[in-house]
Amino acid sequence: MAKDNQFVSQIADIETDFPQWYTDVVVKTKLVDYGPVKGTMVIRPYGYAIWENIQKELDSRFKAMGVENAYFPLLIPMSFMTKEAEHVEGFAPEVAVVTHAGGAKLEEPLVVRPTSETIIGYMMGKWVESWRDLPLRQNQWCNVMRWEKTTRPFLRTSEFLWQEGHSVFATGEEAETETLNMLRLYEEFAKNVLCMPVLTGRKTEKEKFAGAVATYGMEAMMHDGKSLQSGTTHYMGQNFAKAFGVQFTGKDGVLEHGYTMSYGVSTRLIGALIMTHGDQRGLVLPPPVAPVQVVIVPIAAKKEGVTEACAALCGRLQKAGFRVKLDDSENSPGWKFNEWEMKGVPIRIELGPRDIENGKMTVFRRDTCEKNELDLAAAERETGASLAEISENLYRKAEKRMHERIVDADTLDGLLKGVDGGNFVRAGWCGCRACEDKVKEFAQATARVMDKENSAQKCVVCGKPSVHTVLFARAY
RNA sequence: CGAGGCGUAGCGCAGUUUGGUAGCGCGCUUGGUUCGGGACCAAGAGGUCGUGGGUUCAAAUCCCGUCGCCUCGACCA
Repeated sequence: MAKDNQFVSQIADIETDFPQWYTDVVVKTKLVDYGPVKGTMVIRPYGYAIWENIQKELDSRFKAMGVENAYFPLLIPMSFMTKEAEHVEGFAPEVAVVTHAGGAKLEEPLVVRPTSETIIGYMMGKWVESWRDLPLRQNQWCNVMRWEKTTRPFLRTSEFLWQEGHSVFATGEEAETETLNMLRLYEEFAKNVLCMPVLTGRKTEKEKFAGAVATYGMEAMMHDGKSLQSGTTHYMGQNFAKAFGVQFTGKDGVLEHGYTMSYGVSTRLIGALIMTHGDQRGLVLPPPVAPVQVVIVPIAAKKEGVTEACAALCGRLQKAGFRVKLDDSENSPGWKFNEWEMKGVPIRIELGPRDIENGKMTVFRRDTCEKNELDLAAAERETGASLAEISENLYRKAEKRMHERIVDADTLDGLLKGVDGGNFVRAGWCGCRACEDKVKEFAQATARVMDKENSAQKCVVCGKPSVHTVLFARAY
């Protein structure tokens, strides 16, 4: 136990020093390392493997909805950015601009994309002519750059990886429907793949995407009760279509602007699942995205038959479709236990002479940190069942916590007390910007999403009749 | 961008107050004994002290600049 404490002390305390815990965990588990340029990170193989699993799951969902992948250029002419007034105002402070190339100053500066609405709008303007060309649904997996003031691995970096989907429809209703459908897709993905409960809803005017008519967000509650925006979908109306001439001739022969929408999730999702599921020992990775789902640790490997039995089990489980690693390194078993627990591997199987003799395997579950002896002969079935149980348990635990920590308030003091206690606070809002600002000033909390229905009576700030019921929280 | 902290071996740190041979723990290499919760013995390798300038006989140490990281605020996927 003394040794265990020593190990644990390598990671900051999750309850009292959560930000440091996060930094310790992402670096020590080799998910990321810092890049040489401010705000950049290297996503290392263990972290990138998680991203690849996220990509694979999301990509198949997009394709099932009729979305095609494409790739648009990194560099955007500065003049594109200025075509949509709100858009340029929102993004201007955080764009990186290329002014020189080929040893000379450029005629027109080029923006390193912070998002691609403008260049995709421009291209779609060329591709859309007739109602027969619609709907047009495209997505790209790429990097974007936003020059943020302060940065943190996965949560906010100058450059990050994401997917951005962009679609054009003939009518506003279709585009709005797609905006909500994508939000639901994200929610389902968060639940079933990341085992992460989320709250979805419309964003306030203040929080919406620069240039959008309406923005919807998916917010997840982190271990410390703060919120993390984990995905957004935007309905643009005709704003970008008008700025970039996305026009089509309708069935009635009338020339009209299209209606666009966009949606995106980023590598921030990796930060989200870490801060949702992690514990004092480190990462707890959801089985669907864990790069290693099962690690096999041989015990007394030099004893007769142990190495062979481990290799055989590894082969069987791989054949059954699980992502398995056999840790046959020279480290001691205790060292391996701690290492793989810190790295969040859902299941560890210990196999030693005693197990082999009895036809058993010792199975450790990362979510409960419990060990059980199970039949070696049924390894495939037991592993599948355990992984499924872990996924379910992770979601259930996180969901329970989230719901326990959503409280109501009808005064500013109540709201402050709520967020101070690490809660999301549901409260009424009159809809005016001044009251929203007041909440931020008073409680350092922002409107995360608005409830679909307005259940509150009065505004938490001014006391006037409530127009929206809003979830307020401190956010990352 | 404001306030604070930190940059010394792969990692974590001491050394800086009071200038004088570059240190410790872990890790790494080799050999051996081990192996059911971070094993042990022995022998080794490894450092432009973030970086540029200045002061000095002499700088990790003092002075000026600069870059980066962390924390907290203001801005954001």
